[in-house]
Amino acid sequence: MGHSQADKARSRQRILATASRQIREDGLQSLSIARLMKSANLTHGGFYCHFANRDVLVTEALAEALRDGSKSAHKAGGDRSLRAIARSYLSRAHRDIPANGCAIASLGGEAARENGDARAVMTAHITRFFEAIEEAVDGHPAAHERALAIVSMMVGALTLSRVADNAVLSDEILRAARQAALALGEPGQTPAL
Amino acid sequence: MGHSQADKARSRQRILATASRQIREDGLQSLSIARLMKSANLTHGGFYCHFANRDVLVTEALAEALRDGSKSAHKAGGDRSLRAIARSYLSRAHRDIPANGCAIASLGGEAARENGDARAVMTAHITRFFEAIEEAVDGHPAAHERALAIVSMMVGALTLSRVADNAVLSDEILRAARQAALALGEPGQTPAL
DNA sequence: TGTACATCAGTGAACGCGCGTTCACTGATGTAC
DNA sequence: TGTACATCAGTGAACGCGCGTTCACTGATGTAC
Repeated sequence: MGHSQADKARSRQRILATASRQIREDGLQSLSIARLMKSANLTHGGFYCHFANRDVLVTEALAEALRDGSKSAHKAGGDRSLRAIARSYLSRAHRDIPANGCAIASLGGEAARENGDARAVMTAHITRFFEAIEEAVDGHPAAHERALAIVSMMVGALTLSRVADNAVLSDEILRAARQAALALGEPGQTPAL
Repeated sequence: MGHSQADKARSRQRILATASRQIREDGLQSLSIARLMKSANLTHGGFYCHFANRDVLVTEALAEALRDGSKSAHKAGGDRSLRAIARSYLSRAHRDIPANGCAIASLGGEAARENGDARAVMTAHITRFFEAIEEAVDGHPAAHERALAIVSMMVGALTLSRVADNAVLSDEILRAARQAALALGEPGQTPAL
């Protein structure tokens, strides 16, 4: 039962990493301090050595989840093209393992109901996602608007593909969104925008 | 304290209508039987005259919410064009009053975590939404794929616009999605699909 | 380097609370005669 | 039409449970001398 300063920092990080996976898997509301601490190999009382209360934890865990999950949007080894991002984001792997994936898709609905820090944290991450896509379609007319639409579609498609309790439909949604994302990213082909 | 058969049917409908608004406002998990029954002017014990348990209620309330909310997708007086649907669905009014709106957008993330009836009920409604949009872009090449992409974008944009704690960004998302939906619905302009 | 001591991460029992569910009861409904 | 009675929607007290939070305690850490 060591508790050096380094141990404390490691414990805190372990709690946050575990929480960030649990909220993406089960939602913000399902996060229970007792269960979380057990998963992190600690007892529930120790929680308050690291966080003032549950609300603070939820906000920090959400920030951690968003950070961790944003890798899913461009984990394709530095390839920041729209094609690479869409491929990775709208993959079966991403759909099937929400605990490792984008927290905007898994927790957007719940975050919209929060007031305060949690919502601000997610808004900041959404903005960063917009910017990443805007860079990927840079130079095209109305790149900003295109980026907003493409991100909306990717987040919506991932969510709907997870709801669909029918593998064929679920795969169709991902494929259609991948193609439409590329179409929206190719300027000559959608002069209306 | 009358309790004729007609009264019972009216009570049940009142409970469901109240629950369908509460889940869209606060989420599936926040629905509390005691609070719900109070909102419906009844006491908590009476709940079990109408539903076997909380799970059954949640599934039925979700179905009711999806039914009620689908009006938002085409409440524009029978105009089932893509333009009319996108205008109505991606309006500020729809964004600002989730309790009356589309349950796919407000509860999609939570429904994806459910196993069983609730998920099946939402999948069925998503399919109907796809079909409505497919009809609106009917005759165009790849109408089915376009419909999947357009619905994904509308649901995603509404969700993101509700997360955004910044009115300018939130409005931008809605506007960009409205325009992109129309662009995706105009066949000549996206030959790639 | 060795010793005494303050700090504090982590433990686990205890708390009050709201939850879903049960149940004995009430009294209007609606049917049988 | 009038009366006796079974039904059952709705009431409200009670239950066991998991929750977030508190707190007295433990013992390794790390500092002062």
